[in-house]
Amino acid sequence: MELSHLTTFVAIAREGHMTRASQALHLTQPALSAQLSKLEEELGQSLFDRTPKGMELTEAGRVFLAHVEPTLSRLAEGRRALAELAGLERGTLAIGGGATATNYLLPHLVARFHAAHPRIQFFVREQASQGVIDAVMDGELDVGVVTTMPTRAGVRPSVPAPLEVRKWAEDELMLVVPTKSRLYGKQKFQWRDLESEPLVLFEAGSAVRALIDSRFEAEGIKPEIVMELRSIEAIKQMVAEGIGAAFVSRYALASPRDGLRAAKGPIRRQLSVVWRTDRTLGSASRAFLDMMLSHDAPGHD
Amino acid sequence: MELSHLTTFVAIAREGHMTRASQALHLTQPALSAQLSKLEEELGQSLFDRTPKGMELTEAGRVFLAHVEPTLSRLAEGRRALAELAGLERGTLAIGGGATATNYLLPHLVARFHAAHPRIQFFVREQASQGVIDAVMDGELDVGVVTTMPTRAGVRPSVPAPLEVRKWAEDELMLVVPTKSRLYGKQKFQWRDLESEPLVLFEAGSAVRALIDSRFEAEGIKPEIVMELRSIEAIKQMVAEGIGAAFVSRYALASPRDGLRAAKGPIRRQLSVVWRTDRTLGSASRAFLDMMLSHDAPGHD
DNA sequence: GTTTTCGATAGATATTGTTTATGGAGACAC
DNA sequence: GTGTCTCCATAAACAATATCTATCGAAAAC
Repeated sequence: MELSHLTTFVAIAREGHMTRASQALHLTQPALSAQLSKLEEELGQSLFDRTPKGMELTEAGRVFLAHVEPTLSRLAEGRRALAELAGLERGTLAIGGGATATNYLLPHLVARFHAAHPRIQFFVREQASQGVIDAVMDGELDVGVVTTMPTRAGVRPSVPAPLEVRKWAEDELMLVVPTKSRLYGKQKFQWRDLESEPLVLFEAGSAVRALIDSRFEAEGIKPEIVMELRSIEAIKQMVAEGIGAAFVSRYALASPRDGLRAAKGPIRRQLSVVWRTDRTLGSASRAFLDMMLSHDAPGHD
Repeated sequence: MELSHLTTFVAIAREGHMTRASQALHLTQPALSAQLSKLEEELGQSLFDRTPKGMELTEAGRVFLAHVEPTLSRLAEGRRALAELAGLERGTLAIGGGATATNYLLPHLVARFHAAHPRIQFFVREQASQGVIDAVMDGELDVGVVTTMPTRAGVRPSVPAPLEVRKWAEDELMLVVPTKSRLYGKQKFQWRDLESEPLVLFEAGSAVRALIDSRFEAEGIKPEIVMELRSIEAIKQMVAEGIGAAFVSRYALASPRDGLRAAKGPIRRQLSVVWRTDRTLGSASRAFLDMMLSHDAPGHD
């Protein structure tokens, strides 16, 4: 039994005439006759009654048809899926996220994806979480990475309905201090240590900054903020220059040794992926998203 | 693309080696190589990475496999369904006939058949002879039971050409009378006895009724018809209520003692089976028909 | 370095499918 | 009836395609 036999069978069933089906298939009538005979022989029963007016399905034929049609359409679906995959040779992919994601987490993934699909064009945009959500809603971004907070009932950030949010990476903010700091070289710090440390922080309005501020408030600390910056690398640079200490994502550290953990009450956050579920993702975006979600999130180390 | 290509593809994916798959399929390795190449060419992308250790599915391969496996199993399901059909494990059987057949003759047979093949679905329909013939012609019924008359040259009722008619049961109409009738308790009756008996008859237009009417005419009798009904059971009920006498099939009598035979010129009829010879009967219908025809027809007692 | 394991390739052969041409059976019109 | 039309089945020639045997090349294992 081969697929050609099945398509022939379906064609005859659909047309009701072998002759007409043969025209539809661009074959001659004897060819169909032979194919059908072969199929019937293999199945051990006739699928059609040959009437003077054409071909009429037998009970067996009806039963078989009911199985063959889904079979063929399932296969067609597979081919379509492959064609879409092949379409990855020409798609575009717009992804946005905060500084941590765009600078430290995405590059590796993007590189891998690029290696697999060299002709996909990437747009990576750094933006604050709310901006990312808006951009995803507006269709400017296919996929976004945003900061979310762990909650008892799982991840439940406030995002518009058509957005799907999926936890992706676990992050913790680490303290980096200048060499001249008395904390330098330690592995942990106490929150009250920060009263005497000038701080270089991510600019107000960002999600990370909100986390830091609220933690300070919770700990009853009044920090001395000497500078606000937007770029993580710039912040690290400032720390290196001795301007002050700073909080950065652990992903931003070359080595875990470079940062201090809070002895108590570390600032944890989650990075989550968001996308619209009510729009069909381009195959490139879909593939990239699948890659992000299927491979172990970078936070599980 | 043919099924063999797909099974080859699945086999290679399952085994992880082309060579091993070729052994499993009882083909040579070059054959598989060629098949796979063809498939990959048709799909426009490679399904496996050729590693020194064997064949490893590409992303496209995984996607395609996820569609091909259900495809093949769906087809296998279809073949199984057909095998079940042939094996009488499944199927449908539509049979129709007049009141006598459907109420008194078929139930026993249907029950027997059902016991042997529990998963066959039955459709039994009560209908007048002409309706049965039409339904069989239209394919609504697989098998029909109709009233036919014995003729000198065997059974030759007026039915369309592609119908085969086979005598099945001999029937005779028996007179049942109310207890108050002066005929009550007798075994025979004369036609002129009926002049003074009110009659409850099967409704006009039916084959039995035609038999009865023509017999009255032949005997020169003018019967007093007080009621016409469609249901044999209802007719018997009316007789029990004393409304009048009635003719019913001998098969409708619990005991032969319950009915009176005509002393002269009894009304005999035959019940015959009809089916289309130019259509393939489903195996269930075929088997049922064989059962009807092979076992002694109920009339030969 | 040698051997083993794996898939790809080439050419011969076998199988299978398709075509052209023809036949036969039922339906339909006259 | 008789001829004609519309079906599908069949036969034989031909074309396409799959498979086989034999061999090669590359990477890994010993």
